[in-house]
Amino acid sequence: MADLTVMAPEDLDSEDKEMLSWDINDMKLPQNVKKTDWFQEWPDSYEKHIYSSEDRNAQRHLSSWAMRNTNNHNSRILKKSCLGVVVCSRDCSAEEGRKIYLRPAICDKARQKQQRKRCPNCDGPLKLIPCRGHGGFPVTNFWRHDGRFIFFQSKGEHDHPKPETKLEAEARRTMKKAHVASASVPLKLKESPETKSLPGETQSWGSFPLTWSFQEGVQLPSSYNGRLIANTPQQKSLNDCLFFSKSCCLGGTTDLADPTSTLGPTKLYDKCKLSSSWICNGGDLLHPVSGVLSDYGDRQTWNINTALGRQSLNDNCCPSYPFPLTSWPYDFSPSQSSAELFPQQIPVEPPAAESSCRPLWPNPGGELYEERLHVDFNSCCPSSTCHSPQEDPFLFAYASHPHHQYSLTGKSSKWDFDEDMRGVGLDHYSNEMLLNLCPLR
DNA sequence: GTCTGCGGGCTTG
DNA sequence: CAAGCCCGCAGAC
Repeated sequence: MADLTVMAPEDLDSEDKEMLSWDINDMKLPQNVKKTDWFQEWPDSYEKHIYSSEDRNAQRHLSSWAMRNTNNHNSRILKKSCLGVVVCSRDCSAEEGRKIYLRPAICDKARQKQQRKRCPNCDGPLKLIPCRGHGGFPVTNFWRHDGRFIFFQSKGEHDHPKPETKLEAEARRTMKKAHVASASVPLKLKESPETKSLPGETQSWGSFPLTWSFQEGVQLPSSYNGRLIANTPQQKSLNDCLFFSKSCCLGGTTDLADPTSTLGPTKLYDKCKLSSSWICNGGDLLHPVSGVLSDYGDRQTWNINTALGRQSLNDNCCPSYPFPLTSWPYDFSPSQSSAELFPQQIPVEPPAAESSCRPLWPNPGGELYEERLHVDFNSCCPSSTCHSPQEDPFLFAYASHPHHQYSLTGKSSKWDFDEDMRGVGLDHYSNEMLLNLCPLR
């Protein structure tokens, strides 16, 4: 088991207990670590993890929470504190209860500037909800490199919804730039109803969504409490399912011509990189031509082992899980490689290698994972969207919540497809991409 | 321009 | 003294 913190006490031997009993401030940290943890994108509560020093995400001390560096006057231990989440002060909601959960800028100046901007949905003022999950203070994360391992410890429980991920925020900035660039092109290509800016939309946010954050269609109460995030077996399963979807989507496009194939992870990964016969949508598989949805989001339980060959390479690699997924943000960004946009998600080594066989972003709390796709519509050009700003998934982060996630109906888990892809048709999207959304060509 | 890590310095309990 | 916070700097992207 990767997550030592969730092992049952009775299953632990003395070494395992040592793995659990350490504190980030200890003089000596355990070095006889048998198994390192999979990187946790949304660490919450009082978690401790031991990552391999080879783990790129751990090396970068990444978190999808907006964490800023905090000086603890200890150069050996890096401390970071949570900035919370930026929300609309009007508490506006988009369709299906989607809320605005923006990622606070890490830089102080940038954050102040950010709060002067307007809500992308209702144009109302934005406000920052500070994190007070650690005794009234922000949740803190500690990182310490020691030997072959990177030790992580978090203190406190986030008492606010999750912001958009770093990658989403980065992508949004990228799209904002693209928007500005495209605005200078004399082609009047943004007049289609789907791409027109709505009155409430501020230009500063841009109108080109890049990723969708279908964390959940359920609005969190103001008393949202991260404590509800539990490490249930189902959630762990989901985490590991996410690994598969991420692995398949690395590089953006996915070729899962036959989801029931018995390709091993490496070959599967290679196929993923080669074509776009199938669009991996954070777990759901779409065929861009037929528009067929392999609706794993509807809990169709195609067992990942069937496709991955029963963990043939590494026990840590591809656990046995069904394939439920609820998110499917994607990236229509053919002009820019996924590696450029989302370097963190690109494995340095082939998946067959031990280090890269671990998931890049497992989901500890069973959270939805924001997946990006590089959809190559016949090598179409620049990225954009066919969504109205109101639908702009980029701007809306669902309040993520594992409990809600597991009570999702098929509707909520695939609404994006039903309403935006299947209803409109991917060919339509492709055409839109070509006709309306490639102003630079 | 923003993120990130580092470190000095201040305040508070 | 520890913890939290602010600030500026430098390097990277």
